[in-house]
Amino acid sequence: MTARGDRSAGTARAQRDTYTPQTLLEVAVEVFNERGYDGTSMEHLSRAAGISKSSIYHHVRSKEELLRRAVSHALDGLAAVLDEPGARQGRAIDRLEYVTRRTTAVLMRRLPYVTLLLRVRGNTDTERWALARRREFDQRVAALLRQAAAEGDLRPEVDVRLAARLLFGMINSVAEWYRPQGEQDDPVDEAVVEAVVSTAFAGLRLHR
Amino acid sequence: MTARGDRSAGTARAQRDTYTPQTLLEVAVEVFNERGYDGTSMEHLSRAAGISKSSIYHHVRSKEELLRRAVSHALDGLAAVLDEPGARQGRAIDRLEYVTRRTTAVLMRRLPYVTLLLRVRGNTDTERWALARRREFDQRVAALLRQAAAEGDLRPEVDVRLAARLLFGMINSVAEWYRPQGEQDDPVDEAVVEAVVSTAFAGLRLHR
DNA sequence: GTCTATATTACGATAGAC
DNA sequence: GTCTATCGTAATATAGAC
Repeated sequence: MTARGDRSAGTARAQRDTYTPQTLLEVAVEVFNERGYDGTSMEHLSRAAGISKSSIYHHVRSKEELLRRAVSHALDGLAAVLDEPGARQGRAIDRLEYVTRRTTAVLMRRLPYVTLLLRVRGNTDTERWALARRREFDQRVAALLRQAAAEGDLRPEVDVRLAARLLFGMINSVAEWYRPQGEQDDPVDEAVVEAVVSTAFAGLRLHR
Repeated sequence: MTARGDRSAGTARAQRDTYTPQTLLEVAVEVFNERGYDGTSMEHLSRAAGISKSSIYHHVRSKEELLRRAVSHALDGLAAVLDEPGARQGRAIDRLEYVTRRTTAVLMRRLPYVTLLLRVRGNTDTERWALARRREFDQRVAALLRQAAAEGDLRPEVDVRLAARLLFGMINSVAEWYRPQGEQDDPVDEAVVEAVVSTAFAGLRLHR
């Protein structure tokens, strides 16, 4: 019935009486994704969190800090995929498929954070830093695709640069519509992961 | 050397001394795409156009009118594709391929307008109206995909709902990176269109 | 058609009480 | 940890001269 109760009702996470930077971030990221970062005022955040504007500043130093924390969380999840054994061993085409599969899963597990990351434009230092880190990730995946071509596992007519962009486009577009079903422990829908992988690799992989 | 000259230099369209709503829109849409609509102030627009803030209001009634004109132009282009003969005759799978091809081409011809449309969030009436019109387009294409499945032209393992989303994701992602080459008459790159079509339909079409 | 000047409101952030 | 009150700035838009 209280404003705080209203917040908890929406997220089924009512144990906490007060906010931490982390729990406040969860609320903020949701609002950022609904309204866009620039379209969200501290007043919007305060209403969504059920506390006053000035109380938000007790937990974080600025609106931009919320953005930085959010995109960091997304980028850390994506970067970790490239350090997993499946991304480092075997033929490049198989590593690429592994990375596609795991990237899609990370996108689902950290959906609001990755969604926000994908919409960053570059207006502030924080946003430009996020874009640079994201480009780094993209380039490491593009390198995998180039190597797969060199190893002769790609269809010969595939333009590698173009294919990399379409692959990312397809994976990232999942953030536009994917919503986890019910209250599962793991929000990853394997059927969606399989659809992404099979759709993308039907056009890439050379079957010999 | 003047501010007006600076504008013209960027767009190779220097015949006009003053702005019309249309030419002002071209400038505005560019800035909207760089900074995001909410991240763009009338001050930003005035600097980009080389005229004062208040002069902008001589041509358009508000910032939101610029947005409405822009997304309208994008939506009109997309909607027209569905009325073309190639989208209305033949097997559904072929009509779907035609629509994919033509939608990608429209995206390239009206790139900044479609880019802006794809980023609209729904904060204002104008934005919600644009989202509704866009959903209408999406649903008509999704219906084509359903019909292609009913006609037995899709791979049996394809989830139609999912496939529609991945198809749109791939097409729309072209707006994220595509930049026309040089100063051609027609900014459509057929190689990119072919790559989109062949990548998407390799995972969709059943070859019998 | 463009300008300067300004009205009015909304924004991010801080001060200081409880 | 949260609040009310407020500061300073930047936002959209208008008034009226040229």
